[in-house]
Amino acid sequence: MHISSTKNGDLIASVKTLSAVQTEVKSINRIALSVDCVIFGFDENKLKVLLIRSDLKKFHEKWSLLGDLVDPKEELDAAANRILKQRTGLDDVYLEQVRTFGGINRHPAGRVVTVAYYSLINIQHHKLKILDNELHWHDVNDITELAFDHKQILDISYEQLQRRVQEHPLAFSLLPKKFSLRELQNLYEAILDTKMDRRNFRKKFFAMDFLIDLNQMEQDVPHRPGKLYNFNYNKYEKKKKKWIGIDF
Amino acid sequence: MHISSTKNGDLIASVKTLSAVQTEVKSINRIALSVDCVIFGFDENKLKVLLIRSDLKKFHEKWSLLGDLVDPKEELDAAANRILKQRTGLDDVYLEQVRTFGGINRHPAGRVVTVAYYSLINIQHHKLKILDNELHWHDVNDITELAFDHKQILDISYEQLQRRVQEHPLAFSLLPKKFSLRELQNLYEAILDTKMDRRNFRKKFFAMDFLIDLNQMEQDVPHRPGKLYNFNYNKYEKKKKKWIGIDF
DNA sequence: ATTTAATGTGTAAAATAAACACATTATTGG
DNA sequence: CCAATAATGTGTTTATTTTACACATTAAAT
Repeated sequence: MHISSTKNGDLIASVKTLSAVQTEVKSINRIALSVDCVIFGFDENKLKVLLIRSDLKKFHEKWSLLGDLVDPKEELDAAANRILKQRTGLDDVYLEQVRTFGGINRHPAGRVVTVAYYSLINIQHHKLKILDNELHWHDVNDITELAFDHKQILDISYEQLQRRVQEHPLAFSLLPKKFSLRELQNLYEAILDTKMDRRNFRKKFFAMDFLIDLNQMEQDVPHRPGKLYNFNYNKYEKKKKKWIGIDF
Repeated sequence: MHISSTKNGDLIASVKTLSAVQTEVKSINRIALSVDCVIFGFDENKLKVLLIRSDLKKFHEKWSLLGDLVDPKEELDAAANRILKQRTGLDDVYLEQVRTFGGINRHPAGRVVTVAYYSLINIQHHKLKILDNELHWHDVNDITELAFDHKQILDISYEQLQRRVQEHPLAFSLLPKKFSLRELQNLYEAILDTKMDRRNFRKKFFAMDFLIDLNQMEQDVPHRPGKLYNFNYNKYEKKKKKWIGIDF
């Protein structure tokens, strides 16, 4: 016995049927599912995204996100991690689902629904992996178009990154383990596309308690070197605000 | 010619193949896709969610979200809207994707990846539709378990609602067109599960410019009636903050 | 030794959030 | 009709957070 979705029929029936019997979904109702990864990096004080060249004729010379089909026996997160591992060689990577894009004609190969993830990696840590010139780190703010609906996916992922980075200490994944406050500020300025006051920025981060002063200095900088810090995630605890601000 | 995903193989190959040729994805790589709707309502000063009784043996007596399979020719948003229309009779409803849940064993019928949506509706507007006692409005805070992974979906949707409601004026969808400030505050207190100061709350909302004083009073209340207001979405414009707050 | 280009630091003003109390109004019940 | 009740409606003060702003210090380069 098979289960079918009833697009215009009675929902109760189909829900009950789907729930009621432990059986397979009809093949005709299945859809190709892919994962696309928006891999952010940070280099030369710019926020970058890792893209692969599309050689599809229709998208000639366009770049696209890194994606692959999800295996029916594979977790979604596992699929995203697999792509990251294959692409960057990195295993322990900040990874977060953005949302799912399901436009009917978004992919020329037919109906392919894709789950977007973004991840934050330190470019230095896998620099050697990109020998392939099909892959390239692009400045996020220079990208005007991509293959398929990937520009839209990038835009929404970038917006989500900007929001999340202000609420959670994720951005540190983009930096080397030891970093100066200037590097940290450059990172935030790149992500949020804004300039900040240095004194206020430092005040803010010192007030939080998870920057560890390493008592080391930057090396090989052509000016007075800054102190180096470490990020200690263990010290981070989400604040609980008394007043729930309503702000729109 | 078909395209296959190569779970452990070379990603470049599979991506290129998927991009390169306009052809169908192999049937074996397709996955059942469903949409589950977390339909929020507001009644008796409580935040409610609309649930359907699951009659699956394994989930005997458990409640579940309203969902259905996505038709391969159907947009994701369209599928969610279809469920809402069938369930509540309402067409113009606030609807937002939450995220996708793809656990391998989340559904007893096999691999079913589900895209969660939440929506906000005014319970009064479709009260007559729920004659079916398979459907019931539950207090969100009373729910301890649901069928499948629906409790997790509910929790994450609820968290997203709480976040969004503080940044965008969505909550008005849950109220009648005319409402008093007390009703508005009760709503926010229910959603955010907190108590607020009445004077500060009023100050906050009057400072924004989209509450229209209707010069009407509440009727049939057993106390001094409050003024009635209207929400004017047109007057809402997202503020642009100078300083990008980093707050975690 | 001088120049250069950055780091490092404190304070005051402005804006926002939070705490707080009393008079007013319509309804209800005696 | 009058008193009691239960809500609405309103302003000010304090605390906290955000913002703006300037000068001395340090190491490297010349």
